[in-house]
Amino acid sequence: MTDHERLSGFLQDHGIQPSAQRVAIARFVLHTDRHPTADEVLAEVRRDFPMVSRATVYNTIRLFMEKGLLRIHQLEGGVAVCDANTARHHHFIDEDTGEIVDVPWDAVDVGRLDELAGLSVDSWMVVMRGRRRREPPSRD
Amino acid sequence: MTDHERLSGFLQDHGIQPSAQRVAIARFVLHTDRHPTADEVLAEVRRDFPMVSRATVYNTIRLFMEKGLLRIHQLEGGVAVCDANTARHHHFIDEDTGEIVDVPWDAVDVGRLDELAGLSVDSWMVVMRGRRRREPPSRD
DNA sequence: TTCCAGTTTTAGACATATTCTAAAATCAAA
DNA sequence: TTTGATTTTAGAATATGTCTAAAACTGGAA
Ligand SMILES: [Mn+2]
Ligand SMILES: [Mn+2]
Ligand SMILES: [Zn+2]
Ligand SMILES: [Zn+2]
Repeated sequence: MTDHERLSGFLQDHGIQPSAQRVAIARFVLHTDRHPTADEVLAEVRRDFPMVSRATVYNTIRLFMEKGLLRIHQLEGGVAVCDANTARHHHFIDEDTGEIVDVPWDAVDVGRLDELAGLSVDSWMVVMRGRRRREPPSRD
Repeated sequence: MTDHERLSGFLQDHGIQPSAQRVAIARFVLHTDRHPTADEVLAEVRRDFPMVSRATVYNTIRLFMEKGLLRIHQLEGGVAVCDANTARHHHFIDEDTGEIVDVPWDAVDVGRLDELAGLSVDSWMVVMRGRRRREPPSRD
């Protein structure tokens, strides 16, 4: 079974009529741990599929979001980014590079959100800022 | 002492040359617990000062930010909002109204940010989403 | 006071991100 | 094959924010 066939079936399983454009976009945006902007998706998809239009990329990203295949965040800079990680998690933003890094849900403790008077909290996320740290050399 | 004189001195104390426009913008944006967008600031300031320009509002908001009088957040919807609360705090977004509500720093526990491998966290904020809850009637 | 150099404001152009429109292309089903 | 619905497309439109260069203003020096 080809990669295209597998992705095609995956889209169908989620109620999305597959098309060549949608499969090409899915291949890039649903299998990355980066957080690409629509323009980055467009540029990447055009490498293999040069005639794809900007409108299709925006339409398809929104469709994938509506079908629950990705999330869209506005974390900074007036640009929306796609997030293929649909499980709950937190985000770290490298202030030098702008890179957005996923932080596992269980790696951070958040408490007492149920005690906020007058606010019914349905979901939450910790947004951290800082710099990536060089790992200290491991002495195995 | 008039309100204008007080604000004027406040701006001077922070290294900002006061002008009629800057005082009018400061009056609205530095004394609110809402989180207005630049366009909301423009509309509000124009009620008293109809000839103020959009460029001046953007320039002044940025100047106030550079001088530490407010912060700017990108919380959702591709619009930047002004935050006159410069102390550390968290944010709750009402998903029905879009309203942004400040949550005191000490009302939420956040832990283990220092244990994230490879990430040096300088600052963080919890972004919560949900609905405002009607207060239950207090039986005093 | 008047003058002047620096600062501030302004309208509008420009830039960027996203959505909308309406026609063309494609597709699925009969 | 026909056909009606869906999808894609180029480009226009909209939304948010920045830049430019000229005009207006300001605070001291003369
Ligand atoms: Mn804040
Ligand atoms: Mn935008
Ligand atoms: Zn993520
Ligand atoms: Zn706030």
